[in-house]
Amino acid sequence: MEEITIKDIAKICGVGISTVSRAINNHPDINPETKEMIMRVIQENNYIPNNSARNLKRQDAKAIAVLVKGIDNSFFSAMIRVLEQEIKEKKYTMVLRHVDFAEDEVDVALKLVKEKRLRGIIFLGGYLLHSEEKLAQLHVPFILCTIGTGPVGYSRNTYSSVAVDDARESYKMVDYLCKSGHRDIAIICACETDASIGMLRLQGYKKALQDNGIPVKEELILPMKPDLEDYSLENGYEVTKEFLAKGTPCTAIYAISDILAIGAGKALSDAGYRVPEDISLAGFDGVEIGKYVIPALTTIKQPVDSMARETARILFEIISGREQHQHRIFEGELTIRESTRNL
Amino acid sequence: MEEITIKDIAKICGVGISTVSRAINNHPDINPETKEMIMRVIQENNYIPNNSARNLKRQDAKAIAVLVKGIDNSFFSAMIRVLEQEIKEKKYTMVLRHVDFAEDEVDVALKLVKEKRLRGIIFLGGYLLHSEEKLAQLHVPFILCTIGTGPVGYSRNTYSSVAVDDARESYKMVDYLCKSGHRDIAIICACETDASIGMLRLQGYKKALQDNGIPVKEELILPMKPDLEDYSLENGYEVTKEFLAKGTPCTAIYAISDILAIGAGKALSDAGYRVPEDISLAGFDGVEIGKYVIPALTTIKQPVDSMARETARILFEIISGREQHQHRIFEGELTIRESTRNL
DNA sequence: TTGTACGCGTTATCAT
DNA sequence: ATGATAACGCGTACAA
Repeated sequence: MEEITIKDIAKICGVGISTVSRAINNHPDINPETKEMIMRVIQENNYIPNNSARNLKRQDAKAIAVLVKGIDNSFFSAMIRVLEQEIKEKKYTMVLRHVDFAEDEVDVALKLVKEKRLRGIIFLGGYLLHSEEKLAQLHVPFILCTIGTGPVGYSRNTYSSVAVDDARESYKMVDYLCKSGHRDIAIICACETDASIGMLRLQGYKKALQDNGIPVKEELILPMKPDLEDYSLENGYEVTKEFLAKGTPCTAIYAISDILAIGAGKALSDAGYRVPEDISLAGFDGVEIGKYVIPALTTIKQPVDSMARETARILFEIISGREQHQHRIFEGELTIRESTRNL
Repeated sequence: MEEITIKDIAKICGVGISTVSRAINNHPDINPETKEMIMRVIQENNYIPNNSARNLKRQDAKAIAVLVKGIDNSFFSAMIRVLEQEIKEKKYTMVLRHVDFAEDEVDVALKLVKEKRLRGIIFLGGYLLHSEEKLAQLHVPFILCTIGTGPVGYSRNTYSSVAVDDARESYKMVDYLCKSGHRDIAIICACETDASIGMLRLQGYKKALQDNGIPVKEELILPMKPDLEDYSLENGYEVTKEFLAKGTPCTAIYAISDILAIGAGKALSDAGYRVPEDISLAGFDGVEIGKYVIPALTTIKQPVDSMARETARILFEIISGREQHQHRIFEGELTIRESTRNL
């Protein structure tokens, strides 16, 4: 079965190809009647323009790509929704693309820039530790949203970013726990090789302890298990279970993501600990489900809506040439719910 | 900044375009040395083939599209992972595409078929109530995975499907609750206009009650609030809160999705009810987090792994022409955890 | 207002 | 083994 093309439509309508093209693309120079007729024929014949051909030919696709690292990163759903809305409002198309944990997001972006005619890229999550050279091949403005670039630090005027200050927010949480009287605070964090938000949040933890005159104890630093999926419920559960088995004294557990914290909470419950009576529990991110678990999870809430909106705004400003690359830090909100208590 | 093309590479290498193409696409008829040289030049110049041009020209893209309805449908993450693996194994490319709640998945599929050269389509979730005519335009085999086609019933040899028997599984759960001594079982379900899995699960509920000699009470049928997002935590919470305020007697609440159930659990807790001592709580789907909430959620576990594997298998069998379209029903597993009890 | 013809970057066909 | 060249389906400059 042959696919129907713009040629066929032109033939059926008895007009030239370009007239059909004009009808499709809302060009001004076309007789309204002709246009209507053409559109009707298109409907009747279920003609759909071939996107590959369009992208190939077009200069100006008005498309923004959003690359999300990790398929089940529920933290980003709200963000994507907002981005989509903002992008649509500007009459742009959003190309949403998941990047597998194993894939290289910059490679994916590189391909996508060629394939579609992207005007901008939004990277959501992940780490993005890449050579500047590679990034420079991205001849399109891009912005990192909620991404730890780690200690690399590219020339800060080659890209924009929007994020919370992970170290500072983490500090907030740990400081709050300290001020609540906790001294033995375990942290479920990324493994040592992690050079991203995981590391930053760990730094905040250490600094807060020090500032509160509490020595950092290695036995309270619990890296995720590398054989399990990062930031997963299971990982939080297993790490905590193993930790509890050791009997190390501790009155609070702080996990660097809400999902880890929920996993940890289950391990606590299974081991007979009550939260927060026996052990306080805190997370990070402010995902929706944190409000619904029992007890409701104390966390650092990232202002996802504002962050998404600002991400879109900055990107469009840069595309329009009105603004330079910039780096926006948002303030997280220490959200105290039921899973932590004063000692 | 001009993008580098296959022509440039050919020029640099001093060979013809077709030779470069051969090198890229692993064609047999090429001198290994030439190939190696070309590949090196490609590397050095960071050349990336334009996918749009490829798709336009190519006959044979060996691509399978997976269309997921709903951005935050966490139920599918595991499934997608398996699908990706299976598809890769067959040397095919997986094109993952999220379909917004507002979008029409068949329209998206239609476009995608034109754009890429798809060999097959997997629809994940959603409802898919479409005219056969429209579906017929999809000149590519497709398979519905975990989709309620509702009462429409297309000619069953135009597509394949993989799912659990939603009515039967729902029956299982409610029957279990009845046998546990519950007589006043509330159900959080889809609104009446829903013609999909929501309706099927409601049917199973009613039938189970009847078979157990329990009259169906309208006041125990709690449809999701249409102004809130379907199947969301918030929806489960609000529906339950409103229901509890009425004081209708009830010893068990069964929500047709785990996420709804978790929302309901919070409303119960907030209203001072203990689960399962005061009210039992059950869900449906078997998502991972159900194991980690407290108390762990009794549910119907869908065998996502097997279902995904079978979906891929069937699709490839059809593509290869070895098998006809077929409809596979999987058995769900009644998974009794801590949120339900014997009266 | 409309139609013709060219080119986008690639793969496939057919020579060589 | 390699190179020239014709498509693929569409948008657009240019001519009418």
